[in-house]
Amino acid sequence: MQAPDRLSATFQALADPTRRAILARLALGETSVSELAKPFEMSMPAVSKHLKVLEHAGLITRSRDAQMRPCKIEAQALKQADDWLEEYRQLWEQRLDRLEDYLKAVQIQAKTAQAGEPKMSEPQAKGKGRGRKK
Amino acid sequence: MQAPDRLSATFQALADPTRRAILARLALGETSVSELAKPFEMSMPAVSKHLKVLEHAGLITRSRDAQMRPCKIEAQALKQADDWLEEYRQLWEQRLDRLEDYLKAVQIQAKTAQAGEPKMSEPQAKGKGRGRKK
DNA sequence: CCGGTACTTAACCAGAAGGTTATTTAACTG
DNA sequence: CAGTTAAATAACCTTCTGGTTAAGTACCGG
Repeated sequence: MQAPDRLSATFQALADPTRRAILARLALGETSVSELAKPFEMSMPAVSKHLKVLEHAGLITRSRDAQMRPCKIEAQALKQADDWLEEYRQLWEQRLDRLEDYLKAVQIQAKTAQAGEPKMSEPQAKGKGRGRKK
Repeated sequence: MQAPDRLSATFQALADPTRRAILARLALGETSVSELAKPFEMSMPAVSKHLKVLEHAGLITRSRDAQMRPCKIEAQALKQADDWLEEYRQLWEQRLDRLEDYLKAVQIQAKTAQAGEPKMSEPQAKGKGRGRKK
């Protein structure tokens, strides 16, 4: 039930719809386990296990209030996942940018060069995708 | 070997260090399977399986070049993961912002009010963490 | 068309994940 | 102290993962 490293543990935790739903609920505020369990057709122990996974990944913390064990989201834990993605951001934005450029160019051509076929290159953004960020 | 939804499949794929390393390599450019396998103490079939997971999540595509099967990263697939995280971004930035404010305030106090204890509130950012983005 | 190169697929295995029910634990309530 | 509520733990089951080795497939080069 445990992953080798933190980042893996985080992504692992996020790889389950139930756990993402739990986080979505917790984004609205701290709440009890039974409250969290309500939306799911699932036994309490199952939810309890999901919470353990989330806790292990540092995505939630638990305190105590009478016999309740309120859960709180720890969103900072998501930051490292975000940081990892950050490295690839321009890789996916690149293509969109080129698509944008292409669409703009097509619009311009449609207005200006009304005679003659457009000689635009495809919006594929091919070319061996070299060059990362950092 | 398949997840219920795309987002789960993506996070699942990212939850393995080997697969993240493969993506990191592919960010530098398209390459063959055996090239990808080299850094790992792992048989080819094992790498092949990892590639299948990545492909299933839409994170890579494969073409053919003679007997080689070059892999290409499809970074757009990461965008949905990023979009999901986006919802929580301000939840983790919030705290950092408050910490920043606190640190700034402390600096100002250190310069101006040289007599008298600082009456700043703690940088905890408590208060039942209500209020999401969208 | 034979042999090598670059893989993929098949069959298998140990261990983790995700669920269940039954049993404990912990804290309040009368 | 007995009972109730909230949750965790234990024991168990099934399916998925991540690895293995061995056998197949696809393409090239002579």
